[in-house]
Parts: sequence; structure tokens; C-alpha cells
Amino acid sequence: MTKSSGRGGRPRASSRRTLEDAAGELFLEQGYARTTIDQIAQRAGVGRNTFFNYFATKSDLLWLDVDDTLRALPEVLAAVPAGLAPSAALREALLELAARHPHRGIPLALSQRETIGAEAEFRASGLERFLGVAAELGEFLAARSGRSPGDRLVHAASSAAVAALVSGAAGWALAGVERGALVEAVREAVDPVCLGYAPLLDAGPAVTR
Amino acid sequence: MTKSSGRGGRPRASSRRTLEDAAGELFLEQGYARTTIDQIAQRAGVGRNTFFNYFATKSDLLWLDVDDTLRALPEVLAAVPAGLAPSAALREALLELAARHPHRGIPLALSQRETIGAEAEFRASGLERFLGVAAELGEFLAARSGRSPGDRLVHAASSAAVAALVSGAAGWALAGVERGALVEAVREAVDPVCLGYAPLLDAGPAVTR
DNA sequence: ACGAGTTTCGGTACTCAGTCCATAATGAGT
DNA sequence: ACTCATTATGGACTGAGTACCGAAACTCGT
Repeated sequence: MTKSSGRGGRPRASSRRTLEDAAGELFLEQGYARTTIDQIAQRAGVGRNTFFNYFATKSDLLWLDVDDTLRALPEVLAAVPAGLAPSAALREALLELAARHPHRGIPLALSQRETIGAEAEFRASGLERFLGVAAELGEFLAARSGRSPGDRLVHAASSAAVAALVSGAAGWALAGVERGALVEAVREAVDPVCLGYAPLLDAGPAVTR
Repeated sequence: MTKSSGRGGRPRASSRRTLEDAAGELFLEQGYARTTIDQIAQRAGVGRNTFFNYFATKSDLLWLDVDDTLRALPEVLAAVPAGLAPSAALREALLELAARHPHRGIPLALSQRETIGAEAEFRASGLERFLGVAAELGEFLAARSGRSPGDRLVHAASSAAVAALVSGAAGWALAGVERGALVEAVREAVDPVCLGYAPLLDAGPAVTR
């Protein structure tokens, strides 16, 4: 989406950032549910359709920073040292992803959740994101463990790991100003999962022993 | 929803089942997305609003059997023997839940997924369900482990366990006619998670040792 | 039998997210 | 000047979900 000016074409107005700001204001003023896309576009001084030029859904606005970090996942996965055992590689990937997330990048919907009141929408839209992560992670794990991409163990391990990641990140985000480093919270949550699956994952692909 | 006739009032027509059937037919004929609620109601010979009397959402239709099983969760949790260690209790609860699911209860959306074509909607609506399960499981785990309901470890463990449960169940459902017992698939997926969290969960509530 | 209370049914009307399409605006390259 | 690619914008449409209202159908007490 939004191919960054591949030479030529009408220049983008500063619309994207303006829309984000307008939305943030309105969410704080009226809450998420009571804010319509028309209002956001109008306050940003932009046509309604322009909104959909930058965001596919209203709920995308709840995930601005997170989406940035998530976009880096393929790169992170590629950078995981090749020598590691599958379970360690999985752990490493998740921690590195957490390390890349900006310290201030807490979704508005979480930091101001009473005001914004979008719990339901937030969770629903968030889960879809992390399902995507789980899929990517599954492919990665399959490759690193020499298993087929459809392998049940691989699927279960990546799902559980992502769930733990999310749990850790959520706990971190909700911890208030005194939260420590995201990486620590994630490590705490993810480690047991990697540990639990390690014996199976690292044993090599189903050698019919 | 749908308070079962608390004496008095107009009797329900057989609408619910009729609606389910009509929806199932239409989904198979035209796919999920191309089927509107009006069509479903019309084929069922019922007003549109009656549909919403029985189902809160269109996507509820994708989860008929699963919702039945999920409704039994509180009962299942209460039945878990009190003597078990927290991690074992968690395992036991999930396996028992799986055991209660009817063998033929595979969501239409999965068994006929090419025809129905509702992947996205299916996953989105499914995830919300299992988030509910994770929350219930969290409370359960907190009580059984003597930790606070907001405990980070408890949250991470229940999230990961539910993710594994779902992964196992999905694998089972997609396995075609030759699938074995659901309980086995779930056990395979959930066991490592419980194993990984066992040392921490069963150690008792953060005794600053 | 009759009225009171309760529940389901069904219609109309509305809001709003998301899609489609057609048309302008604005620039780069030739 | 002309073409091409990209973005902006406006109008019209679909369809889910909500709100409201009045009518149907049944129970119970009298």
C-alpha cells in the first residue's frame, strides 16, 4: 500500500501524519467508537477517500507504532544467526523484535484506554496482526528445524510463542511509567515456551526413531 | 442472549435451527461473504430482526458447535481436581474441554473452507472467542496457583496455552477424515507449554526466596 | 372469559465502515 | 506539448449492526 513516490505522480500532501494527529485528538475527545472516519478526514482537512488511501481500516490507527515494528520482522528473521538451534532461534527472533520497538511506542488505545474506550476493537484488530506474525514465524521455524511448513509442532510452537510475546508486551505497556525494558518483559513471557518446546523442536525432523 | 422462555411470552418459532440451516446452505452455494443476512432470514422465512434475536453477529454462524463446547468451560474448570499442581490443572482443563467437543463438530468454515471462503472473517471472529477463554483460564490459574489475577506469569501461561490449544484444534480439524481424537491433537500441542511453565507456575506465588 | 404482563416477531429507519468508479490535480520524463 | 504515473476527491452504493415501535402469541391470576 502507498507506494512511496516511484518517480513522478502527484506529490503526497502531508496527509498521513495530519490524519494520525486528527484521529488521536478525536479519540481522546470523544472516544474511538464515537469518532467517525468522516470526522477524522474533515478535521484533517482532507477528503474521506484520502483516509482510505493511507489506512485500510479505522482500527489501523490504533496500531501505528506497532505496525512499524512488525514490518521489520522479515529482516529480523533473516538476521538470526544460522548456527542456533530452532528453539533458540525462535527466542532470539522475538527478543530482537522487541528490542527494536521504540521505548515510547505504546499504542494510544492502551495508554489511554479508559478515555479512548476501544478495548474490543483493539483486541480484535490486534489479534489479526499477531496471527500474521505467527504465520511468518512458522515458516521461519520450519526452515530452521528442517520440518515441513505445515508441521503441527511448528505451528503450535510459533502460535504459543507469539501469544506469550503479546502477553509480555501487553503487560509491559500496561505497567505504567515505571515499566522497564520491553525486551525483559518479553523474555520473561517467551522463555518458558521456548524451553518447553526445545526438546521436541531441536530434536530434528521426525526421525522415526 | 435468548433467554430460554422464563414462563410466559410468545413461544419461539423453530427459527434458530431454521436460520442455521438456511445459512449453511447459502454459505455453500455462494460463499460467506456474498451471503447477506437478509438472504438468510428470507430463506428461513423469517424477518431480518429475528436473525439478530438468535445471533449477535453474522460470524456467530461460523462457530455453532465450538460455542457450545466453549460454554461448558466454567463447568470444566470447576471439575478439575483440587489437588493438582497449577500446571497440571491447566493441562487437565484443556484436555477435558477438548474431550467434551463432539467428534463431528468441525466448523463448516473449516471443513468447507474453499467453498465458503471466509478465512479472514473466521479467524477474526475466532480469535475473540479464544481471548475470552484465555481470560477465564487466567482467573482459574491465578486461583489455583495462589497468584493475583493480574500476575504476568499467569497471563502469559494462559495465553500461550490457549494458543497451543487452538493450534492443536485447528490442525485436527484440517486433518481431513482420517483425523484421530481431538484430545490427542490438543495434548500434543499443549503439553510442551505446560511443561515449560511448570517450574515457574508450580513454585508457588513469588516467595522471595 | 378477561385483562395484565412478558416474550417473540417483523417492519421502518438510521448510522457508519468499507468498496467502486470516475475525474480531477500535480508532478516527472521525453 | 504530450504522456504516464501517482495522489486527491466526490458521489453512489452495499451491507452489518442498532434503535424504536407496534403487533402477535402465550401464561397466569382473577
